[in-house]
Amino acid sequence: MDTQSLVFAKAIADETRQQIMSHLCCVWLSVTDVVDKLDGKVNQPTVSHHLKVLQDAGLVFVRQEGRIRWYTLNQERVTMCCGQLVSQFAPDYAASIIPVSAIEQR
Amino acid sequence: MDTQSLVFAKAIADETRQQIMSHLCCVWLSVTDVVDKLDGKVNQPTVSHHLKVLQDAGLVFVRQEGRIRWYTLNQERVTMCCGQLVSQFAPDYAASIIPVSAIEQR
DNA sequence: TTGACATATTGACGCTTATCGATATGATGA
DNA sequence: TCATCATATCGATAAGCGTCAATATGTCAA
Repeated sequence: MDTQSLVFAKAIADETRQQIMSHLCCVWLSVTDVVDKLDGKVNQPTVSHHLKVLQDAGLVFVRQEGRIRWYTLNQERVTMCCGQLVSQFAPDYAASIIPVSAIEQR
Repeated sequence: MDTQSLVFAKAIADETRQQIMSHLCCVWLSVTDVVDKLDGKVNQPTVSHHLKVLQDAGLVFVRQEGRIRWYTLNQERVTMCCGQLVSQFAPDYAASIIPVSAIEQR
């Protein structure tokens, strides 16, 4: 069976991780930044752990700069994984959400 | 925060549940049918448990007929939840996967 | 009504995982 | 080199969850 949809699902199946994803959407943040954004909900080792899970799932980009490690959300990956989920579990609807680009080529 | 995406993610974040979803895609099956399809992987109470999780997440339709309870996958719900995920976590891509119907109305 | 079938529920068990404190690793500036 | 900052890793703990055997509930046919 396809393990990709499972890895994706497990990665996003946690509230803290979804909050981290929200904060990493469209911006680059350091680990400390993320900890601050979560405002005391969890501490630094926990954030590092979640970032590793997200990284293993290919859901974040990482960029090292000096002693700071910058993270941002991989929106394309999210889109692809969701597209795969629809293909697998909503084939009757898959055709209706194909990319605009593919339509405008008609 | 939005709890909808979390319920959906948790519901699909299990291999057995994803297999059940695959088997329930486009067809109506009884609990016994699903147990048979899984071919000994898990037994009946476990299947009932998973079906309840899927039902609580709104991911299956249920239809009672005599002593048989028929289940099928709610593909529209899958599509909506995936759309919500993209809106939340891939806003830069959300515009490029809007429904064809919305495009053809231009 | 009774027995058989279909499904749900319960309680227990074990595994996974989220979390933390403590510590290690790594990089920078003085 | 040394102190400091940023992040990762480790070990322990607790909570969540998937699974099963046993049993309960519900439905139908005889």
